[in-house]
Amino acid sequence: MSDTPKRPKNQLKSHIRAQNQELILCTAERIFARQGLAKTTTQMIADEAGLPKANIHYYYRSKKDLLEAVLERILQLWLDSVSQFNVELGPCHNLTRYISEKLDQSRFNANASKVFAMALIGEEPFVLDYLRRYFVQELQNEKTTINTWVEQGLMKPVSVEHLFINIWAMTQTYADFDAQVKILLQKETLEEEDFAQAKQFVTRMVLLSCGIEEART
Amino acid sequence: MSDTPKRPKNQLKSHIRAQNQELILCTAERIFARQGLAKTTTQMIADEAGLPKANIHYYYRSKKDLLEAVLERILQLWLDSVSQFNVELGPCHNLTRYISEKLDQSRFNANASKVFAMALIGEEPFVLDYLRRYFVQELQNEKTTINTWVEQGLMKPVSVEHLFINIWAMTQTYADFDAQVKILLQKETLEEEDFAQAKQFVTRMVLLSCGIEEART
DNA sequence: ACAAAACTTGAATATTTGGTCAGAATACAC
DNA sequence: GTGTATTCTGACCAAATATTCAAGTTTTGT
Repeated sequence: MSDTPKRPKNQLKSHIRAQNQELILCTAERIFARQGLAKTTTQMIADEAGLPKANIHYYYRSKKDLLEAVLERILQLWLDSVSQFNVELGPCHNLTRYISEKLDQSRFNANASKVFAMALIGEEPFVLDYLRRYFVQELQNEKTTINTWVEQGLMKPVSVEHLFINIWAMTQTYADFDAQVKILLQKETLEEEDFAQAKQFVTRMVLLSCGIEEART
Repeated sequence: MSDTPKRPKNQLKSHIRAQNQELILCTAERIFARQGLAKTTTQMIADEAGLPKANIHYYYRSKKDLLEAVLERILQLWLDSVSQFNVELGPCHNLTRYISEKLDQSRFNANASKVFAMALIGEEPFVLDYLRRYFVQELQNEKTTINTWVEQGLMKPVSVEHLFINIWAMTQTYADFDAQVKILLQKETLEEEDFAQAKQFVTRMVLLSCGIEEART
């Protein structure tokens, strides 16, 4: 585990180390998303990062270490990037913003989203542990908030678990399965416009199912 | 392409051949789902099928051939197993049944569903070609039917593409990402009851978004 | 300026894995 | 029962790939 050379505790990673690790992680994420987790070779990552292969192994002892580093980065991003619910602003505003942010996140981190999806389907223990540790709590918070709104009569009672399972399914499908989406929409690439429509569509479904009047924006 | 030994044209595959191919395909599907497409080795398949590795290669020239055979099987299943829309029965009945069938299909063919998902994320050309050839037409049919219903005032106008993209996303998420679902629902295994709730939840969302009154069943 | 720590890298090694093959075993048609 | 077609299988091979290493180079602290 101590692949980090020892150094004074208060000192951060060296400039070079931080920079190279960042380069390697970004490159690896991109290639993992393109090629799948197992099909990706360290050589590909090395080539695309412009480093010799041995240098990759200097920073990440093994391919497994590297994959876990990539996954950790992604999971952190997932947890951090979407803002918490704000009870006072009510369900309509919060859900609309949540869906919008989730869709943007998937869109702008499509590689990360795909790697996450593949790891999840493959039931990578690392990812499952992470979900157990952090996401369950996250969902609890949201559950509490939503129950407050229900008690205040701001929305109908719904199964919060199923609500979020489906919000995640819908918001990630446009990134994870973009190949399918492109074929069905008969487009070469997905444009701003397509994501705007998706946003509107998903938001409408969710708000209606919660018995919330749609806000005109 | 002629990995089939020559035989009289009117004769079907030998009993042995059919049986072994079935065994290999089922085993391969299961392992592909568990391990991912690239991480799966022919040795694993051989071991789990109880055959020597060379025997796998007797029936499937290469690993690619085997994967394609597995995928073809899955895609055929996907196309066949869900009944077509019946215009006369109206949107409520049809959509309810469609969602129910899709969810059952994912549930009872979870391995197939996962392999399909992985191939799609990995943008396997074989799968994309198949989608282009058959699914686009499929969607066209459904689009026509739905437009008829809209004209008859039986439902609100919706983007059929986005509607189906999201129905597929929701109905498959319970099979593809069952590990995640289990963690969030805090269950060891997903029961009949969970799928019933999912069915109800998704159906409600879809019907409401189409402006259809929910049928009491 | 010096030494120690950190970094780089070409080459070598060990392992995994898809694929081949030739001959043995079995099923099948007559 | 005999001969042919089919199936089975252990042993082997070649290519791909992760990982190691040791000798260099650069950076950093003092």
